[in-house]
Amino acid sequence: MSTPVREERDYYERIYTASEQVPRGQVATYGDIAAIVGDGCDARIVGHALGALGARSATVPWQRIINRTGGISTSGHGQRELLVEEGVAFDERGHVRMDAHHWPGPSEEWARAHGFQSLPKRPGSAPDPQLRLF
DNA sequence: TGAGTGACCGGGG
DNA sequence: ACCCCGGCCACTC
Repeated sequence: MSTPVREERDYYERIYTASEQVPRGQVATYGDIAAIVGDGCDARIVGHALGALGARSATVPWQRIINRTGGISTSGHGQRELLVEEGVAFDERGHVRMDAHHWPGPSEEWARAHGFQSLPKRPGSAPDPQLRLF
């Protein structure tokens, strides 16, 4: 019998590919990335994968992956500054304004074409049909 | 072996 | 929003 056991490392490349889809100025949670990767991936594996980026941190926008509360889980890497630099707003408590910056996930088309999952719709935050720019 | 820890999450109160 | 708890997986005493 074959062993269906999957090592954490087996998820890494897909985690990096999924993370690369998060646009500048938006953020995703560790759980979001895990759900997009699917196939048993979980949020902690995503954290481990990003922690193991090394030189690839230059091409994977790891700073856009944060925890579910909108908080920064890293320290000493300037993650917050990088996000501020790309226009992400924080509240007084130091959390990202998720209602304004939470990435809705990849398009159905992209996900299907590349073997990833798309995220379920979040009823709470509508894609701002009533957000007026002035 | 078992407890603790980590770039975590969801549910319930 | 908070805290608590269980689940998650790999690693380290």
